[in-house]
Amino acid sequence: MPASPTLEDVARAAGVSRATVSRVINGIRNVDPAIQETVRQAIAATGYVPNRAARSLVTRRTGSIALVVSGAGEESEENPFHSQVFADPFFGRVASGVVGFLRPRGIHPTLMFAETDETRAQAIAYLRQGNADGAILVSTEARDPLPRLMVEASLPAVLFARPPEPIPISYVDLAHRTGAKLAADHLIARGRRRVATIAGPLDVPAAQDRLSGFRDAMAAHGHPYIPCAEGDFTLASGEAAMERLMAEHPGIDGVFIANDLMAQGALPVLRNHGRRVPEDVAVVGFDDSSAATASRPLLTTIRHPVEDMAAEMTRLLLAYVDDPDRAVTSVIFEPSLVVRDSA
Amino acid sequence: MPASPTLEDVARAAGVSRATVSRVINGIRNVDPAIQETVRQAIAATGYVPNRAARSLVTRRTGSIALVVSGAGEESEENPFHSQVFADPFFGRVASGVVGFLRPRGIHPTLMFAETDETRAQAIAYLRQGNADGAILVSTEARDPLPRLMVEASLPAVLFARPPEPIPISYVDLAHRTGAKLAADHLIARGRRRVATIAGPLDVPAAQDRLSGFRDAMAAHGHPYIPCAEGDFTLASGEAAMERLMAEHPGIDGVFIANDLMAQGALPVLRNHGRRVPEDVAVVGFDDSSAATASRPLLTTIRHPVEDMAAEMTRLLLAYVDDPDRAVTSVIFEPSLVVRDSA
DNA sequence: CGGACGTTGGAGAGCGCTCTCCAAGCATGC
DNA sequence: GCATGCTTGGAGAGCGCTCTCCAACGTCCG
Repeated sequence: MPASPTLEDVARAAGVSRATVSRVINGIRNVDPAIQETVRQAIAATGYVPNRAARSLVTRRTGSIALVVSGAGEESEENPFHSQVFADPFFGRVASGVVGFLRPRGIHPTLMFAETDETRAQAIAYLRQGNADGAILVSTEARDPLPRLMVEASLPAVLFARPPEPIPISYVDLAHRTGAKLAADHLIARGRRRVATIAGPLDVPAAQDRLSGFRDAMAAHGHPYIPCAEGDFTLASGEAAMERLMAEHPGIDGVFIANDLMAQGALPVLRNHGRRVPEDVAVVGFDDSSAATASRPLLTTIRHPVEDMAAEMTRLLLAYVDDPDRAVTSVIFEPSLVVRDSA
Repeated sequence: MPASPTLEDVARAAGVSRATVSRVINGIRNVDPAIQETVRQAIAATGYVPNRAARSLVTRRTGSIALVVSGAGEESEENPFHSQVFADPFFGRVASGVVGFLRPRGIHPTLMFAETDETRAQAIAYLRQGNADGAILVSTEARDPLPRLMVEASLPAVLFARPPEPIPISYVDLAHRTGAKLAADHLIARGRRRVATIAGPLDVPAAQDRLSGFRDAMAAHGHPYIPCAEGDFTLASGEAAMERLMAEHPGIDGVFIANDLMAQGALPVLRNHGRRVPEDVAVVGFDDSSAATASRPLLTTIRHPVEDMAAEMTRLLLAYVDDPDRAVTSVIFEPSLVVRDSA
């Protein structure tokens, strides 16, 4: 790399002082328009690019943020944690929302993974080193210690989904119970009366809410007993859960499945058992992820505006970075019903 | 954020000079073991974390690298470029490979997108600012100008897949023609004689190679004419291509599909036309991506070791950063056949 | 026992930038 | 005509770190 021109070089070329060039670049205070123009030409002529390290050394800001994925860490040599994360369309949607918000602002996120105590400590140290001004946190397991660690280190952070125990940290979440109610109402409206559900892992709050919300709504419709099979949000677990449901309750005519990926796994199982979807069994998924449109028939599902939520998290985080004393807030998004072919 | 302790603070606490503490931290030169121990205790006591900006200001190294996704840019408000990228499991595999290699080394990649001339210029400027020491480049379109721009700016970079025109840049690629031959040999071995193919977008070299490699191999088996429908590597395009194939060549008994995602789209089409897979029509995909195991039946496919290739790219890049005068190299990986249920 | 040499720690000069002073220049008001 | 206040540019002090010198202190051999 050839030696880059510095502020000094630009100042010399423009015949002004370093300070003036700096003022022009940062648009601070009044600089005579004629001089401004001279400086701008000098910048173009020298091909000057400000050095980030020098700048952030004095401003104590990096102008970048971290996207931290923190999780359970049942990781193996051949199937490391990050590969599981990338396989799930959920993470891609979060990343997309974050990037969408950050890009127009010229900032690029740093991708981090933390799934063991050691890597969590590393992540905190990395942030404290000043590699990023704050972090977007996405936990894949319920009781992830990272949010608390962030708070303790007083690092600006925003969480996806409400933490199981209340801690003073901002988060963004979905009204899962409302979503589950939309699914229940739709199944009832479609005339279904023998309805079952496939739940997500019940240690995660979102899965609990979707199950209890669905059961409560069905009870309100006069159906107090709803059979349930538990999965873990993966395609294979949806397949297995559907098999169990078919074995134990062959007469069902509708099923609410706590995420689209499990629903995608469940659909072929229904077909293999000779059930037509939606004629014999209506299926409602959750999330409106890419799995919903990759399924055949197309999944009727509950829209989870993950991208918008991720963008909102990013907005909150930047506001925090700007003003660290800002009050902690949470934003709850409303789900909606997306009717396609499966119900 | 409370004022962080500096080297000076640690030095004072340990009763030595800044230089000595720096030497202990960077493990440079001989420092008396007793003093080393004292310094280490002082670091622990003060909770010292080195400031990255200050360090990289003097070393002219950031210790981080960028993962740049560069592409076509048919982007719309509701479906921005990055969302398309994240929807494809391919990118996730690259990211996973990069992260897998980088993480044990304590370095975290910065995620960047560039799909217009403007954002490409921004990306170059960002790198020149010293935000990253080099870049892993993944292009989603054939004639992406970014690799050339990187070379011109003499920024260390490694490319995924051979560029259409030769430029002096290191890259990692797959022997696509060999993979296509494996598919052809397998279909023949399974007794298929009326074989068709669904190709990828023919402006990308990999898609060309897979098609020509397949045709050449089939010709060698005495089948010079192979019907072909072109897709664009998306699930929906695979579905449409399969429909066309069924309409024009209803008698086929085998099909080689240039990636798993299109194959995932094609399978339900075959079923809707009353064809059993693999009994009536054998299907071979390509990539061995998550789509291969999400399909029913499970896809027989050609393994594309994307994660290993991404790790190799990262290894090459770090070697480059270490020694910028290193000669440009390319590494070609060999594919293998993965037999599952579809053929 | 003195000089050559190896080892180890300290001093201090920056890296490139921002930002606080300060001074100069000028308009304004009494 | 002079004090006052405002605008505008420059000087220079760091930000926290690395790394080159250099000095101090042994050690060893002739």
